[in-house]
Amino acid sequence: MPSSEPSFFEKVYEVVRKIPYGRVTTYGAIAEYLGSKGSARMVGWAMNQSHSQQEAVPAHRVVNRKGLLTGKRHFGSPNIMKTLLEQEGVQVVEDQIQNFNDHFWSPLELT
DNA sequence: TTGCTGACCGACG
DNA sequence: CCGTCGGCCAGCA
Repeated sequence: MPSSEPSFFEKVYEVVRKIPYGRVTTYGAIAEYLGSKGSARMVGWAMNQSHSQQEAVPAHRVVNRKGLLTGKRHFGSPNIMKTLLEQEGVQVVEDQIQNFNDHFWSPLELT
C-alpha cells in the first residue's frame, strides 16, 4: 500500500487544520478549493466525521456562507462552538459571526 | 439497486 | 422575510 491518495475528506481535514488562529472559512470555499464547488455538503459531511480523526480538527472555524454557526449542534453542546470562536477573538452574536468578512479566510490564500 | 438524509449554496416567488 | 427547489456526492437501510 502504497500510496493512498488523499481522499476528499482527508483534504478537507488538512485544509481545516491550516485555518489560522482567529480566522474562519466556509464550507463552500473549501469545496471550491478542492475543485468541487457545489459539493459544500460533502465538506459538512466530512466535518461530521472529523471527530473520528486522531488529529483534532478545528471545525469550529468552519461556518456557512453567511457566517452562521450552523454546525454548532454537532459539538456536543451548542455553546462550545461559540465559546471557542470568542476565545480566538471572534465575536459571535445569535450564532452569527460579527465582522465575518474581516475574519474570513480562504484556503485559496495558501501560497 | 433504490431512496432518503445531510454541519451547504444559490436561485426563485 | 420566508418557504421551496435543484444540484452536489457520500453513507446507510
